[in-house]
Amino acid sequence: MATDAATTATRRTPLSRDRILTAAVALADKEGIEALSMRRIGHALGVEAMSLYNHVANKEDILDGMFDVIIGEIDMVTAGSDWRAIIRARAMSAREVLVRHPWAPSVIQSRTTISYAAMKYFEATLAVLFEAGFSEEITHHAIHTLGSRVLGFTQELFDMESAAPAAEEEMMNRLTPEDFPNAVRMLAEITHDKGSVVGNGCDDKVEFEFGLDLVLDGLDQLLQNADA
Amino acid sequence: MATDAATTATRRTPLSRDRILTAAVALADKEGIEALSMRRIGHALGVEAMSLYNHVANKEDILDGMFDVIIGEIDMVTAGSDWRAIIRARAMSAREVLVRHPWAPSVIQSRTTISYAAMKYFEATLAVLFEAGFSEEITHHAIHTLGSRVLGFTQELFDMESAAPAAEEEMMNRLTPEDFPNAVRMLAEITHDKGSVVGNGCDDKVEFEFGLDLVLDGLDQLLQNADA
DNA sequence: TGACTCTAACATACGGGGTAAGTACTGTTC
DNA sequence: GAACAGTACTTACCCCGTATGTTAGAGTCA
Repeated sequence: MATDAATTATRRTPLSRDRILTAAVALADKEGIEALSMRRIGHALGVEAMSLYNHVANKEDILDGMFDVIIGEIDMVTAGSDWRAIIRARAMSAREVLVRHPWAPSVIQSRTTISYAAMKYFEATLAVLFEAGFSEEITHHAIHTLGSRVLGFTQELFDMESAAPAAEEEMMNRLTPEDFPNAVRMLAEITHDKGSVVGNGCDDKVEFEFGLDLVLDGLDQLLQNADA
Repeated sequence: MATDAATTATRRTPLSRDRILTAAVALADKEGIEALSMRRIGHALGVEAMSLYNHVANKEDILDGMFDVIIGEIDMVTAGSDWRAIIRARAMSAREVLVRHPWAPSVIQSRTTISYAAMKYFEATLAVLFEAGFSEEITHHAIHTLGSRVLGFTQELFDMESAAPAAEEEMMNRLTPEDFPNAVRMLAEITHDKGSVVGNGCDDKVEFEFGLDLVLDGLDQLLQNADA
């Protein structure tokens, strides 16, 4: 019967690799990567954990897929006259994606293979640099530096904001002028002229841009010298 | 009896927080961070897992302690006339430590608090920058950029070497000139003039220095401009 | 309609993880 | 010897990933 088919169809939305990855990303975003388990992904989809194995090989496969989802969210800007603007825009977009998905760096680092999507991203960045006239050698250095800049920016040794509120409070108490004169001096300046930013944190975007521009300036210099 | 006491003493070397941390670091170095479990640390010390809880609060506490061990291994160079040489030497030392302990970045990222040791490291770096004459604002930017440079360098989006040999083989097969002309062009250059390096990888140290010098050059420029 | 097959979900179970709670042993002090 | 404090061991709980086996429904063909 038509009604039977309809009810059956609505009752069980077919599972798929895509639905699983979407659910996994959403779960990691909301609850953190350590909360990501096969059982919980299944639960989010109204399904037992083992049912997932009909569409993905294992948990590693899910993590691989999540990486690809991330890559796909990066805006691969191509418009623009100069390489600097393009690379900068792409890096800023990549940063935004990583901000949206704070679990991404640790997942990326744990991958042992590079997916096709990631290789394409890599290729697209190389294309811009070669087009700009960089040598093979400098391009190679640049791709390493840019890659680690983008991936490393969230992972700062001295990131106060990522701490839990209670822990942050405790840290601030230990930050006495006797023990940490320079830290106190710096923090005083920051909290002073950044009234707009919530908390006493730093504006991540500004910090990222600062380092990125330092790198881009340096690369530009190398390009000029080579041309001369 | 004297003999009894002696045998007893040799039979059980007293456990301690330090011994646990040392064993944990050694285990993570040898078997990877994912192999680090309370049971395995205990096993390495000839002790049951639960015995560890007499000296550490929990596994998180062990990870915190491992971070401190890492920090302690960084050579905090102070000698030298200019800030650039000092900062550079410290960064290079930090890099070496992270190379020795590949699990460190992921552990660092997972910490929610900053230990006293880490804060002291932070403070010592700030001291050099302020001494050099950097403003509060630039010092702030610099510490972010340098921190993320050091921590981020291992985590490159395009790291071929970290892949398993089989996976690397598979990747190379997919790297056809049609699909990846620029990647092929770059890799040809690298494998060509780096005969000394094992495999077809890049010299990590050289790459790190390249990015680091780019950053240091940029900071130096800012310092010159401010003085003028 | 009934049998047969294919598929995708469910159910069970195993070994291993962190750790709470209870137990036993050892050395020290009176 | 008795009481005490440490420190290590034992047991047990719940969560993890996943190998293996079972079942329910859909599609096909006689």
